[in-house]
Amino acid sequence: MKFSVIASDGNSRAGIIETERGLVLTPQFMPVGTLGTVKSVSPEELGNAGAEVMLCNTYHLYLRPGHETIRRLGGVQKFISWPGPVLTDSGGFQVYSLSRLRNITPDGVEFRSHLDGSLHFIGPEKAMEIQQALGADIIMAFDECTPYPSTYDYALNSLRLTTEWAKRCRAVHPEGSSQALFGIFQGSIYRDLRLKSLEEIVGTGFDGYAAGGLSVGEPKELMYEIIHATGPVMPAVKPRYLMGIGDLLDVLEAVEAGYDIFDCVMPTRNARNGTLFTSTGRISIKRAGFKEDPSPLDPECSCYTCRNFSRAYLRHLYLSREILSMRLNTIHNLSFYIRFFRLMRDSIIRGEFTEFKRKWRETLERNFVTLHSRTLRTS
RNA sequence: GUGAGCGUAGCUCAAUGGUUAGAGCACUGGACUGUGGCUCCAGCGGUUGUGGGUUCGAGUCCCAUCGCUCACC
Repeated sequence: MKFSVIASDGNSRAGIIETERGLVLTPQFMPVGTLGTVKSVSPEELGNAGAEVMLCNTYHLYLRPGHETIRRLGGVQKFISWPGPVLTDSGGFQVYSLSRLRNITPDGVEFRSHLDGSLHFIGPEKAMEIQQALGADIIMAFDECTPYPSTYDYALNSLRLTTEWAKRCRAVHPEGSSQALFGIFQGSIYRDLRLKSLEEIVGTGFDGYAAGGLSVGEPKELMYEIIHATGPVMPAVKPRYLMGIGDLLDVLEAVEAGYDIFDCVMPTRNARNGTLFTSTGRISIKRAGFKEDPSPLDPECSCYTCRNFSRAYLRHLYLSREILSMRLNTIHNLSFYIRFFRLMRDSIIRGEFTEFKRKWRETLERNFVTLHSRTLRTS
């Protein structure tokens, strides 16, 4: 993997990640394909939506079908038939968010599967072994996702553990591997702990750096404070990854601070739950106001969904719980997200990111439906 | 035709004769940030089939009537 910054505007930057399986233009959004699939869409549809890199989940693929199985089948990219690069997270977050009865020790985490309750253990070495077997282009160090709220002392101990684990990951996955390894820093909402953690992780030496443990329930102002405190001081020559974000308002802040890549379930999960993103704001497709609305979801969007279907039909599919609802909604939301990122990248290259951010903040904070129904009333 | 049972929210059903008749689903609105297609929050919705009667008080007891279901002719 190779990374280069081609333009910057303030702290924000436009770059290129070169992998053996293709280029990733940054800033970039990575759709989340937890179990080796972005729910409801095919790899072809994912590519058509503009996706350049896909995220898969170590924890889930380890539990089912098993990392050794995927290795024997030629690696995760071949297994899922996705031609582009793949990033796997380490499993640290899922151990934190999904499994019951987790027991954290200096060696790793003992936990029970959310599928069948069976007992498992993942530590840094195991996390590397699993991710090496999966064979993703970019893999992540095993961290402890510090919960929110955490006391200062807990966060301090947690980041020490994450540093220790990061070193052990690096030790069993040396520099120069065909799989890039990114380090994750923690530190909760404490600015000094964040900087300390970042320094220790950078000191260990990775191919990219990621902020973990954000958007776990803390107020946005605190998250923004951490984003702005860390982004500009992360190594400029390496990709900067903000894990699990997100909300496009949060993305604007993070790109302003110099972050490059993002992943989030928001566009895909919200698509399945009927919340859609458009060039004029968020809408809930289940609203009764769309019952007989023949217009496309987003007139400014050229995705398959917007080219072919009306809001009325999308609402009908959603209320009927049809499979196609999730598929069309997911295609649209991903297309919208990825186009948003491309436009954002263009604005950085042109030196107009500030204007881009100002304009989109207004749009994203706007309530589409309120405006829409007001229009209908006056017409 | 005879007998029995049942009529309560859009649907399926609760509610010793005793506060303002409730629940699930549906419907309406909202939430969702390194994913369990889940889940959660809030709201709308009633002349208790109809008409009488008993009672301090009736969804509940009595009479009539209408409707539905089942059984038997």
